[in-house]
Amino acid sequence: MFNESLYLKITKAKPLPRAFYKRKVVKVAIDLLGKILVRKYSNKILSGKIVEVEAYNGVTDPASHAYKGMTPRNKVMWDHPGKVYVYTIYGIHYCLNLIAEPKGIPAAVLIRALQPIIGIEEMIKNRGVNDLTKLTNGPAKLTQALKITKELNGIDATVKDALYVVNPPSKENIEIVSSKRIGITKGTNKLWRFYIKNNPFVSKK
DNA sequence: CTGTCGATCTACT
DNA sequence: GTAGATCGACAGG
Repeated sequence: MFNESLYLKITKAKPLPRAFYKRKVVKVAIDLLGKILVRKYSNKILSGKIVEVEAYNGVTDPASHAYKGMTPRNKVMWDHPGKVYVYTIYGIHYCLNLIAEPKGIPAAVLIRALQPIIGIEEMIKNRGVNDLTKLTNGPAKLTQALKITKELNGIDATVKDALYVVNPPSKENIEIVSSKRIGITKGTNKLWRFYIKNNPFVSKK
């Protein structure tokens, strides 16, 4: 049930450095697939593998929150790469993004789905859902499962704090699929949604 | 100040 | 397949 070796590897791993995020947002998005998201709160560790993402480029992309300029909500997108951007959607849900590109260039990667790894019991409790494949297979589901709220907006994911990303404990070959982004009305032509092929924890086909 | 709407999810038909 | 939840962010006046 509980894999101690895996737990130790993940909890001892260092967060990905800022240089990882300081690149083209599409590359960062693709490279985040297969990485491990770690969430810590009140002595609990919750963790999952990133299996689905979307890229948002504030400069050229009408679907991005940053497209029309800086506002109180989106200002973290202009901050250092590796920062965390959390916003409320539809009044009831949160979505998690990681900032990419050099400071001053607004761009973000939306984390759309995880494969649960550590703290599954806690995630089930947070979600009130038993089905593992429905635990974190959507942007607002994973924030609920990992207790990610707007309190985390603006924190730095390159330090080992409440939320960060690490390399997977062992390398595995993954096949990546790109497709149209989901749930947007503008910029729908770009194929900036990426997910791991045949992974059952991806939100949709 | 007011009206509109959203990078979603769940429940119900 | 579709409706309802539920509210903050934002644009416009």
